[in-house]
Amino acid sequence: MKMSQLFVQTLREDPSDAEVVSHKLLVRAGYIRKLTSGVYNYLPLMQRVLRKIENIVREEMDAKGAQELLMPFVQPEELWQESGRWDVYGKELMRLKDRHDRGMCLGPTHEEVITFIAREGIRSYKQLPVNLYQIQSKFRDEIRPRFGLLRGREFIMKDAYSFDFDQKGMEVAYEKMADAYTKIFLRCGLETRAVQSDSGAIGGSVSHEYMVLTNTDAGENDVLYCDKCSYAANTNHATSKMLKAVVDGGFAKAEKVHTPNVKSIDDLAAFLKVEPSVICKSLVYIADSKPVLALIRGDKAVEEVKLMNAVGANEIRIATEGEIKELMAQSGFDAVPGFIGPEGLKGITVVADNSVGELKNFIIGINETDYHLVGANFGVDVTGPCELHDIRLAQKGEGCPDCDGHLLITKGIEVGNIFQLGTKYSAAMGATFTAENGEEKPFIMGCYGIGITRTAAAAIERYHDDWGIIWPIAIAPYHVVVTPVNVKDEQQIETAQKIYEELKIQGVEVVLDDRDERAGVKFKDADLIGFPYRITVGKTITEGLVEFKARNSSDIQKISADDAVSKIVEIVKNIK
RNA sequence: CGGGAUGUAGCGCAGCUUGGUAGCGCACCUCGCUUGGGACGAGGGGGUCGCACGUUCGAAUCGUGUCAUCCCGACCA
Repeated sequence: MKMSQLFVQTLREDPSDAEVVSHKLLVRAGYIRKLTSGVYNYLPLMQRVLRKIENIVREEMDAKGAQELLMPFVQPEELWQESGRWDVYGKELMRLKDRHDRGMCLGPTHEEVITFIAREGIRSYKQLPVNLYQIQSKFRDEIRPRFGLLRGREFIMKDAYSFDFDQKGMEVAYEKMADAYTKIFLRCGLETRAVQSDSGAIGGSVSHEYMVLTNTDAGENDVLYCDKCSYAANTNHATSKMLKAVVDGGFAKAEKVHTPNVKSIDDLAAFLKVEPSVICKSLVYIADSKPVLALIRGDKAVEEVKLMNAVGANEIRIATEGEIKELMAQSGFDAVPGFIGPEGLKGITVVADNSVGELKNFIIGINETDYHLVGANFGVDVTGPCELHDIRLAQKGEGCPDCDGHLLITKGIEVGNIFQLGTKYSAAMGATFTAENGEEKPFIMGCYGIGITRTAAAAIERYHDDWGIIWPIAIAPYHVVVTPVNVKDEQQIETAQKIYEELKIQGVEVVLDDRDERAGVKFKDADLIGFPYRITVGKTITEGLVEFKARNSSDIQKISADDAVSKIVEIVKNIK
């Protein structure tokens, strides 16, 4: 491709609406342009990058025996009614009506459609296992699209779905995908960590997220990982061994204590001269519009996602002061937040964190403003029904749950995600097969996603410098740019052209910068766009020498034109 | 949806307080000159100032409304 023909417009300045480096560089270097919020045009350079990533994904998926298909982007409401997600999915699901007033939606994911396909096509266990995937645009009407391609509303995703006749088979499929994912990201030049995660609205039990660990704002997920073993988990899911703490308040008897205007845990601990860990903190949440009282040790925090899962809700938020007041009134109290406790409360689910179970002679609110109970004990002073769950936010420095290491925290960009779904969709939608014993059984499913566009953006977050993008060669739009410094110099342009033709013949993806521009402009553009290699044909051509430079290094080698060609050919041959 | 901000040429911005012929840099076109890290000179094209209503002799500027975009939070590949 000649640079003079390539459809690309580079910008000198960062676009005003871009915040993170991948977004800025993709726009500046002419890869993408915004069409509307969270929706981007992928220009020719971008399309080449996406194709490269997609092809790596295809090769690794096919290697695991998965088969590519393509499902519709628009889906009928009925299917979502069958799975139950029409009501659950929320506003991210872009709903529309066709001319006959039938409900439709833009596909945010394809569990419903694939289950429909399996229900129609798979009758017998003999047809299993099957793994089907597609690479396609998805649409999720995100509350707040941001960060360019990292969180668009429309994005390209590879989604795969496995079908098995038993749990064991599904676990094998899951492991295969896990293996494929590690390879895919590695081939894209990205080291990832498989972290345990919450499975959210998609459902299922076991799931892992593939994270590119980056300590930048662009990493939207907080990841806790062990400094010793391979344990890693999203903070919304992580568990930890707690380090030793005082759990016995040491009070000889239960006693109501006047604590005027002492509302926070820190103030209360200071006021009573005790460790925060012997206080039982009571927090009121609203989960799917129902009130929930969460009890947790005073020195720890509640992880809302865990709490939400514990009560089987889809939405959760902390209660407002007004709601708390109302709740108090219902049970005949009028305490203000800071003095709330479980005892005597009516019409509320009480969930206690496991950590609370160890407490003895502790301190707790009793729904009386300006008073707390010290020396409280379960079964004596706290008598209501109460479920024990892990609802605690694991924190940095705590013990690894799997070994004797400690947890560290970092940010991560989630580029892939694998779930063991089980029968959630197949059972709901009546997708069954005939088992060996003649029984009709629902498929055991798994689903596996990779954000193609997000992977490209993550690669830029990971590999760039002040001048522009530094693509890993496997996903670069072109392998090399040949830059004649002065196109009016016949020897330079002729040599450059020869190198260009030769490389093309050898199957190298090459751009010839044949523009009548000054060298500085060409170099700046080449660095910004991020060609992995550059062959510069300049003054030294009179001695038969050209320059060879890698984008990720400042070294410049002066070599013969022939050597430059064979060097590039060698490099390209070794791309996996 | 809650909190904050911004809409003026393809991009980045000034002008608005104090209403009176719409500006600057980059990009683009022509000519000259230049050719190793975003040169220079001369000339040129391009904007119903987000949209609507109002105030006024007159609105980019003042008022009201509306739409869009971005940032901070809850959602997720």
